[in-house]
Amino acid sequence: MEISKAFGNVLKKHRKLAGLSQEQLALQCDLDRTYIGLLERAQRQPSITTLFSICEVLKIKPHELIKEVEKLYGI
Amino acid sequence: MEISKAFGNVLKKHRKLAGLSQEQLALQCDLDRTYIGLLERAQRQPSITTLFSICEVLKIKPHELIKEVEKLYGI
DNA sequence: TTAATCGACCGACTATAGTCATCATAAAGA
DNA sequence: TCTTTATGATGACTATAGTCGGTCGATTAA
Repeated sequence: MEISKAFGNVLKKHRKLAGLSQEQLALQCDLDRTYIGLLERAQRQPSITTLFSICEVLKIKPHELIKEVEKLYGI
Repeated sequence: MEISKAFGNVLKKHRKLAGLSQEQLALQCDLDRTYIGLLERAQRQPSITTLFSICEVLKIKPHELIKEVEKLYGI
C-alpha cells in the first residue's frame, strides 16, 4: 500500500477512536476541515509539523502513528 | 526546540553515522543536493514520503527517527 | 600551489501542501 | 417532511516543499 494511503487509513482510524468528526479534529489542530478529508482520502501528504499537531490532538505519539503507517505500507 | 530544528539535527546525526555526504545521501534518495542541506539547517520540513525515502537510505525505521525528534522537541 | 570535496548560501523556478467558499449527498432525528 | 450533522468534492487561491545551476570559503591531499 502507498504511504499516503496508509497514512490516510491510520489517521481515520485514530480520529474515529478519538470520537471526533473531521471538522472537530480540524478545528482543534488549526487546519482546514477539507484538508483532513483530503489526508484521509490520500490526496494530500502531511509535513512533519502537521503530523505532530494532528497527533497532539489525537493524544498519540507521532512515532506510534508512524509505526502503524510502516506496518500498512509494508516495511 | 522547534520541530524542524529537531529534525535537522537528527537527520545530520544519522547521515554522519551512515558515513554519507549530503550529496551522496541526496543521490541515493533521489532528492536534490541543496535540499538535504536545507533540511539539516531547518529551512525546510519534509513530507512523510520524503521522510520515508530518507530513512530507507539511512537504514533506520521512520518511527525510530521520529522518536528521536520527539525527544529533542520535548514531548 | 593546485585540485578535489564538502557544506553554506543564493535566486529563480515548478510541484504540492494547505486554505477557503461553496455545493451535493446521505444518514438520523423531530 | 424538514433539519441537522458528517463527509465528499471542486475550483481557485497562497504558502511552502523540492529542483536546478551556480558562487563561495574551509579543508584536505597531491
